[in-house]
Amino acid sequence: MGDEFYYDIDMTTVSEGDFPAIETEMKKIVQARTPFERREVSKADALEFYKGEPYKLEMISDLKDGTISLYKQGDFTDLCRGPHIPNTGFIKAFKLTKVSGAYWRADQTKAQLQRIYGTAFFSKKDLEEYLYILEEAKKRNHRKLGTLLDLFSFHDEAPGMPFFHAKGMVVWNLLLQYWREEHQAAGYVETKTPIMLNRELWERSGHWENYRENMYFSKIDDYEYAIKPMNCPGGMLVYKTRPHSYKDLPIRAAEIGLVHRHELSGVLSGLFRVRAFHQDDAHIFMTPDQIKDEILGVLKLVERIYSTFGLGFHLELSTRPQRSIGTDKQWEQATLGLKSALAGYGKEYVVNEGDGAFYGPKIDAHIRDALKRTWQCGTIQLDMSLPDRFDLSYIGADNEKHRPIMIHRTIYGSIERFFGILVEHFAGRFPLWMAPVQAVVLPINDELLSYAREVTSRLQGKGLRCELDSRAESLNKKVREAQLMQIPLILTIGEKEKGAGALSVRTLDGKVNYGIDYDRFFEQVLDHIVKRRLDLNVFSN
RNA sequence: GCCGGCGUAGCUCAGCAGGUAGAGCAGCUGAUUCGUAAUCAGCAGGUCGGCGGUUCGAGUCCGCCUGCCGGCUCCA
Repeated sequence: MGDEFYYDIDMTTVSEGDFPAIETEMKKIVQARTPFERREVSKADALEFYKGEPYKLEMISDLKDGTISLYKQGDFTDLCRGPHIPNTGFIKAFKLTKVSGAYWRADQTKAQLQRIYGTAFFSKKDLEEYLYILEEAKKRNHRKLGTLLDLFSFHDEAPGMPFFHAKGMVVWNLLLQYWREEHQAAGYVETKTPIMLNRELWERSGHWENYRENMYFSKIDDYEYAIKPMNCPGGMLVYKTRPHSYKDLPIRAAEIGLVHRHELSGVLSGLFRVRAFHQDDAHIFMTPDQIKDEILGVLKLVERIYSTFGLGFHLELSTRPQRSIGTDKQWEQATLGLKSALAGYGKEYVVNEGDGAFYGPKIDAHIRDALKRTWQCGTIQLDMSLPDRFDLSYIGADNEKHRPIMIHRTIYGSIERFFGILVEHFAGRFPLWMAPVQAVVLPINDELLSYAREVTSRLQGKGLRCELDSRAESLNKKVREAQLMQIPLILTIGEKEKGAGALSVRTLDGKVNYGIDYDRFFEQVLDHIVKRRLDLNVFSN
């Protein structure tokens, strides 16, 4: 798995305090240059060899008949497909990294084993490089930067539910503003549905049966309500408020919906995994022959939006899970629809059998973050069940009632998660267009305060998010703090600037651009913002 | 939910083997008026996550709860 390895052992608990002792022992094994000897045996022989070892026996009996490979190294023989390095001396650098519990065969009902993680390389340099990246990733951690930059916070009073601060909301609103621009251009309309809906609705949608353990409930006037974990049932009700003609389709109805899901306490993780979040949802209602084009349209929108942030992604197709609603035929048709759209898009994708939602197969877009983890953000889920359950219809050219096809889709996925990914992706250094504070004005001394005030309001008048640092601190200190707060345009105001009617602009790459007149400043800055450019030095050309 | 680790001032962290809390930064006040990453001085700031227990005495030991972190599982 990537750069790391792990080994599960059924034993009393291990902690990181035990690592030095284990590593010393590992060092001995490496120094001994013990060879690995591969041996192929029959399944029966393997079962005989490992009698008394229940875990190995279970693994072996699940393997196909035929030869099974064993690797012997000293007095230890392990079951492994291989290949292995010739001897233990080939390991030039290694380190144990973490320890955790892991269920046997990832099954909660089975025994919990001790899983020890480590990493190993053919050279010390490679190991150091790997550890350096881990270190860098720690610095970019969105939880730390969120506190430092005053973007958001978490409180014991609402575990897993983020509080966005004033500066965080600036970024939030810009993300949505951009999103609305793109969606309007792509032919979407926007809707909004309530957070609480009654139990009957969730029974009708199938969530009561399939998703109840993740939902929050409330009782009002003797009626049971659920706080929505998904937006779709509400969207169904909106669709049903009036008859639809085939001429109206496709209807692309977006909704920034606030959903709540009771996730297990142990899985919460900053903005990446929360219990309350906003989805940039949309439900597209269409005729069967529009499936391919509509999905292709979403894929193109995904690509367009991610590229604005300089983010890469890959696609995964997930098929029917064990627990699901709908008929075999519906699933087949739905899965085929997604596959043909993917083929039309032409980009390679991964297939996850049995990983779909309970109401339909899906295509997920995964972004790669600064910690090298991939995060599912965008998702396109074809749903041939809900339209049935809610008896959706449209009138076709034949003047008959037909069932529309529906997809659910997101692009940011969870706005909270996407926000967190962006914080790490940019290391807190947002591009000019989305920076909470775009410019700060630093007067060199108090004599220049009133002029600096004028400059500040002049910039604000042009729509720039600009602040004045009027504190009686040294210029050095104010520059330092502006840099640390990742403010993209740092403007110092001294006699020179006042006299020449020009600006000295320091950008976040540390470069200072002297003598920029106001016309040029506004022209280049506003152009940079409008184009949502990603580069730091606004005046580079 | 499960396994492991944590929880000391707004932030980052000290606090040795139980004797009753400390630093830097931030904040406030005053002085300084400075040309591109920390001017100086003073002041203030903590029921040491919560509850209970052991003890003459608990931030330090034990138990439970809670939250966070890393995994398992799950997932937007």
